[in-house]
Amino acid sequence: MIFIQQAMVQELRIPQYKKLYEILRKHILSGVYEEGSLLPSENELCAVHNMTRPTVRHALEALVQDGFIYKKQGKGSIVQKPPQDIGILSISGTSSAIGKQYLQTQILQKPTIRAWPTPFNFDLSEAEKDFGCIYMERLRFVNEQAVFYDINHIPNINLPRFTSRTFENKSLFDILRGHYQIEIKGGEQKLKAIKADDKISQLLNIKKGEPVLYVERKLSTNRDGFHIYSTIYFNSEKHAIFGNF
Amino acid sequence: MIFIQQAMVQELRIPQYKKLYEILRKHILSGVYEEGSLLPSENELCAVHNMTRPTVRHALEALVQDGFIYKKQGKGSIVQKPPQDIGILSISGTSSAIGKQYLQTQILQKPTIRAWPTPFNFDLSEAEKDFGCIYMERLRFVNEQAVFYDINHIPNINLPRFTSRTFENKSLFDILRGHYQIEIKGGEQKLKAIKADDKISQLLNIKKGEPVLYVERKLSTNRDGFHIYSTIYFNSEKHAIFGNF
DNA sequence: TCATACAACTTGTATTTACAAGTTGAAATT
DNA sequence: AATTTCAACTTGTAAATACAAGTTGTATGA
Repeated sequence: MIFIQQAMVQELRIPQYKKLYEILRKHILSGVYEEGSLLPSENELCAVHNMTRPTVRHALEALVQDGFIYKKQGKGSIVQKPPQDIGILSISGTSSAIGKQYLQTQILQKPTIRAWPTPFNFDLSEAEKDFGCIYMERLRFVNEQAVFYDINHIPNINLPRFTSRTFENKSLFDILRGHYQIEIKGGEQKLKAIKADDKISQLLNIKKGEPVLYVERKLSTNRDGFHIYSTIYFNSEKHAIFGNF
Repeated sequence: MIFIQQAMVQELRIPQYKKLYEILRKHILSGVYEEGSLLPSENELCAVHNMTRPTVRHALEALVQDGFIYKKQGKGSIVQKPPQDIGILSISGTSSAIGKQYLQTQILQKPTIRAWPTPFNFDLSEAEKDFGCIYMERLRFVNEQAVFYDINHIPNINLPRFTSRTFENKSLFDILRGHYQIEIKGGEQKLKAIKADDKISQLLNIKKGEPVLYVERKLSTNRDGFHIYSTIYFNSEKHAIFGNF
């Protein structure tokens, strides 16, 4: 009985505004609400979901914050093109448009449990230090050209079955969100332009010494003290890294 | 009399939560509230400023959004290090810390009114096309080394006396905010690593062909259809571009 | 002395109500 | 027919209130 109660409590403890946020988010991503179209008005959402306006507005504020909609006084909430990725991550082609069909991911190193590297580019929280980390490397292709090499360190805290999941066609963030309720809240990053060394030039198939975009990132999440650390090498010969903020 | 009324209305039409936001922002920036310390509790702010909690919370939400504070349930609102700049802009030294005293700005081209360049890297709104643009070039130094060359295009819409202002030691954004109530709301940017050509290598005092970080930015503001366009060349030999989001 | 319980804070969520302000299209007027 | 006015929407701001949930220091208990 206690277990059932806990489950019930956990069900009920999800705030109503969050539930509405998730519903609307899902419908925007799945195309129920098309880009540029209007969401139901706040009063309509109140009636349909049996909430009051401040609660509905709380959900809409979160959607605005995350870039799914923007609002116009007197008009309504307008659906935006879903945000590519948080911070600076998307790839934009300089010559031709990039559809998802042209994007491929190759896992160079499947997620494995390791100790944290020493030295490490970022400061780790105590909890992160105590547990090990999960390490993975990926190489991304656009039109069969390597453009994106990323090295990721994720603290191995309460991530059951993580190393045995398949990442081939799924976003790392989608897996963290879907299976572990981990959401990216923000982060910091350092960017430099460097010369490709032997390893990088080989991976990205460019000449040694060619300019490469180098990014170090630390992403913070809704889990306190749980961060995602990434190092990225980007071949910007034919593409650019694109970011909204 | 009508003029006075309009002025009064304009005074009164500033929402209360916005007024509180401005007060707290000013106090955080001026150091009245130190980094890491607690802001007065919501109820205290209610009492002091004669508002209700939802209004106070609205102001605090804006401060959280802009990175001035973060909140912790049961504890309070904690003051953060004021955000450097929006998106990706700050310079972080790789060897030594950078204080403002080591930062210098040289105006290569004082703000002048021009026509928009054709072709232009970004799409312009109708209002922007009709009016001309204000053009300016700057070179930024850290420890007397050139690291940052930026070219800016700003639509010449309702910016009286802009070209005669002094920019030497003031941020462009501070001037837009202080004199014209223009605030940066967001934006998009493209990043590449490129080789320095003759002009860039000379400006940034590096060898021709060395990698340089190249950024194209379009910032949106609280004025509808008013954007700030920048092109940036960054010498990342000894420094990195740093961004919080 | 040490651990526990609790009271008094803090922020988080939610309801209800009211009016202001921007947008839009239809009806009334010119 | 063209313009103006206005009513009926929309979102924005704000009050007053209530309870839930997390934090912290104190007082009570062993």
